[in-house]
Amino acid sequence: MSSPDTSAPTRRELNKTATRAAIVDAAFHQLQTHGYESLTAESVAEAANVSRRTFFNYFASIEAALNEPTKRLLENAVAVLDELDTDIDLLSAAVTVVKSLVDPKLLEPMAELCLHINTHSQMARVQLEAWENCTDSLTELIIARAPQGTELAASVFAHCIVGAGKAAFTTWARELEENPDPTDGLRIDMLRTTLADAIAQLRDGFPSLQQRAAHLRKA
Amino acid sequence: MSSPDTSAPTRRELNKTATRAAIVDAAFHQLQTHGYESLTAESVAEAANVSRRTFFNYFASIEAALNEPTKRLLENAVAVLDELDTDIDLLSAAVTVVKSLVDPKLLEPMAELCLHINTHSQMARVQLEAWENCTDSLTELIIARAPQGTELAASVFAHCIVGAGKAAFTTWARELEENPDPTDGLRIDMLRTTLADAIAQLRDGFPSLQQRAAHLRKA
DNA sequence: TGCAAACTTGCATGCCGTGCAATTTTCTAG
DNA sequence: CTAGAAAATTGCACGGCATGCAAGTTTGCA
Repeated sequence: MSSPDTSAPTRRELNKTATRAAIVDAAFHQLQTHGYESLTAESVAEAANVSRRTFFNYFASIEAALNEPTKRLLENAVAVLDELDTDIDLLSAAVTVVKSLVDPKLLEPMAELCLHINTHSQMARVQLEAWENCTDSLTELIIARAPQGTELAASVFAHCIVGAGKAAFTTWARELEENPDPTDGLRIDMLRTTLADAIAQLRDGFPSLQQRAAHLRKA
Repeated sequence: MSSPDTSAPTRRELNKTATRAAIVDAAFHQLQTHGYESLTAESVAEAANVSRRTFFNYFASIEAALNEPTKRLLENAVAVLDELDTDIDLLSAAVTVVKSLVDPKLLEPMAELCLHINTHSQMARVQLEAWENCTDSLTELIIARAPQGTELAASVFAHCIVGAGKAAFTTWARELEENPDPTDGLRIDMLRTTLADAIAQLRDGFPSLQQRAAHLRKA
């Protein structure tokens, strides 16, 4: 829909993206080496060779910096979905997106984050916001393609798709936590599988859970 | 499942809940009269006749205080669902919950909040956290009833149900914003209807959006 | 009635997030 | 290549947040 500036590697832009990346890297490095509690705008800025004030010119908070990869990944997903032709249904499109989506450069930090999120809800909030923005974008995308006073349906649908993604990430992260063996490559394969499974749950009407619950009436 | 202290109106408990309520009321009153920007731990505490320090003994932030009703309402919903017999399927149960659920005392502030959330993302975050906690509880509830290595399915399902609820609230709030006429009673009826519709979308496999998108291939 | 436990309060501290003005870096035109 | 414009970085200051701690004050219980 929008052509994202195919060529503009002016010096200024390069410096800005470099600085931005440096801050994010510094934040993650410190997170891994010294833990979440140690994170300070001051310390991260210093590690990124920037002043504290400049840090805040780029990010409104430490959490925002840590969630940059997540934000990018989710925005990217919606963008890819937006590019796809309108003549395939959304769930199929979602599958396509998932397959193409997963950039290790963004997933690594995302995984790292998930390990800390359970213990520090502060961090979780900004990430929740990223998922929420994703849902909003998706809702608009759906409404734009089927605009007939079906706003509620569109919103529910969007929530389900994004919810499936979130569920997949959550489950994936939990499995990783219990079983931190696998190599990076395998991790990503696991995630892809989990994401595909989650979307399949949506496509199949609804999980076997329903029937099971019904059948399960006390013997 | 858990018996929530049927009788314990000791003086201390009463005082604490009174103080807690006073803080929440003070926060909402100031929100309506002077706007979000004016909210300060200091000012809210003063309005509730408590010291600033005591405010922080009850809530970790202004946002947490403002989200108390939301939190209560969602936790209440899950609790009601938990009480229901296992031999009805979850979507039917959800409908039941929705019908019984909606306590005006909690909904009023929730509606008020929704009007401010769009303009102040700070506030949205804590509310997102409340929804997320709701999803987690629901996931555990589902897993407990159908425990067979279907954690992912359970999580997806929970996300969908809660997502439908969130979608309903969002849509409802948006409609209210465009059209702030109705009386309080009507508002709640609208919400009930919207919630029921949202859940119906889930039950009906999936919204007509899918077929529509497929049929809609460029003529 | 008196003591222990629970609750409140003030104080102090470190960090956050932002407006502002000065400084440095990058771009552009001549 | 250079001078000035535009953009980015920096330091400073300020108000507010959130929490530990060490008093005070209220409530419960024997």
